[in-house]
Amino acid sequence: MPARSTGHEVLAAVLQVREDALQVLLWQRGKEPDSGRWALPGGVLGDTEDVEESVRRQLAEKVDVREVTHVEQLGVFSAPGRVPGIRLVATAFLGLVPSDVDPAVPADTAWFPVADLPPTAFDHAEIVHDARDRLRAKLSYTNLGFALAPREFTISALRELYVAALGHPVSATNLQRVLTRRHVLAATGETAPPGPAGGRPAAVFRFTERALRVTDASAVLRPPGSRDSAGDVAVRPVP
Amino acid sequence: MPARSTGHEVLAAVLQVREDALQVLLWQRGKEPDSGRWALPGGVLGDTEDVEESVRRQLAEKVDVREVTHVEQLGVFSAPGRVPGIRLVATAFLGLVPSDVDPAVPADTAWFPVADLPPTAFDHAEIVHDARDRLRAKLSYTNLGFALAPREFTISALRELYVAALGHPVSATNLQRVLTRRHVLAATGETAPPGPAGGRPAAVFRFTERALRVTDASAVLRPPGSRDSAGDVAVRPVP
DNA sequence: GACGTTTTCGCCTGTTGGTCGAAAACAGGG
DNA sequence: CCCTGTTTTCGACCAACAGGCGAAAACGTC
Repeated sequence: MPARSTGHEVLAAVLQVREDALQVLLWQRGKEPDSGRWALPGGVLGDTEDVEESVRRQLAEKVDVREVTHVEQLGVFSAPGRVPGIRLVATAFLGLVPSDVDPAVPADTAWFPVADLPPTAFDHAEIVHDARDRLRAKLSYTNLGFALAPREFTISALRELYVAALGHPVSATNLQRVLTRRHVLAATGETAPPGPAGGRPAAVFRFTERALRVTDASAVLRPPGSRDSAGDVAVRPVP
Repeated sequence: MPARSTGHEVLAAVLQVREDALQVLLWQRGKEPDSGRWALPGGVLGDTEDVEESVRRQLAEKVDVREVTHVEQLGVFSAPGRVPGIRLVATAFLGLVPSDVDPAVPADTAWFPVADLPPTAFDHAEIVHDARDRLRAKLSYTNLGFALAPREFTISALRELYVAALGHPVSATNLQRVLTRRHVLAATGETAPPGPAGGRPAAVFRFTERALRVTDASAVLRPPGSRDSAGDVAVRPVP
């Protein structure tokens, strides 16, 4: 059963927390099919690039988002009728943008809350929801939060990011303790000025170097003797 | 940059624990390129199927493995030169076979330990190692073990499966307690006869119904009040 | 200086996973 | 028939961890 002309495209669900909501970058199609509907950025895979290079190129071309801090493969979408007329297989990606940047985007491009999408083209709504689910799963058992956060931040700001991305309340106490025990958070020593109503100045934190590598560190059934393998971080004894 | 004739194939890394070692199913290529080298089963994506259907079809055609209990997407391999001569994008899958079956395979097909592969074709060795890593990661934070185990088994037999798959020692005590606390393991009430050297008869266990769905249940930073959400399992009070 | 606000820190609790050792249940040999 | 060796099972203990709560700290405003 030989396939005749199976095209391949790459698509990116770029997520960012904006205005306390998880949002996705979409552009409005101007041509048929699905003209007027909103689609994920992407395009056809080139001859001299792999899918990862391709999605980075397409993002840099079609929309101006060089601030994407994390890109990972979501999966392949290949239902025969997913795009009418032609056979087109898509490799979908999840992209993350820190909350403190506001990339310049073309006129036909806009951000939409993941929970309230406009009419979408093809199977792109399904891809967006897969991206959201992947993000939520990985936020809890990896250090992926760094890709959504600015370089420096307060605990309460980070908490709001997690709340928006996860969709459920998060305790600031636990968040700080969990992340510091994993040695992925470090205080910079500086403090942020309090808000208009006063209050104690918040300590400013930063993700540590080793946190920038996404590590699946919360594995259960570890090899014996690997407890608290903090890696390069020295555990200082209490004086 | 339009692509000219990007072909698409699916490949399956089918893993099984045999003779206390994690092994993978490979077949020996008879034609160039890479004639004589060992390759993953798979083939070209058909016009009327998606990649998941395709990999199941190819497995049923090329090798007789209908006993595959779990199939999941690994990722896309798309380096421009991964197959010499043509542009071929591959969607790789991870397949798992329980340890108690021995599928009939064609003459050119054989099992090899993942840790000691023969000369492999193209980038297939990389795919096999990705499959092994995925399995190891998921074994610890999901209930994926059921896909490697027979329908009924003793704890020590299950322990040997985990040791072979994970590559490091596993405590039988912990394994039983961890899995029973997750309500994925249940005793059948029967016992297996002891070995030639005697010993206490081992209790026979079975995976529960809800364990057959792979659930990412070990998430940290859970929503509040979701502790011990055992789902459909009733927690009986101690009398 | 009193009050409200926000952040931070310490304490307590329940759960989990790792380790160890004793007890249970069997086969075989003296 | 008891004793020993073997294998499994179970309970106890410990360390680590996440969740929850409330007090204390550090600010602004009135």
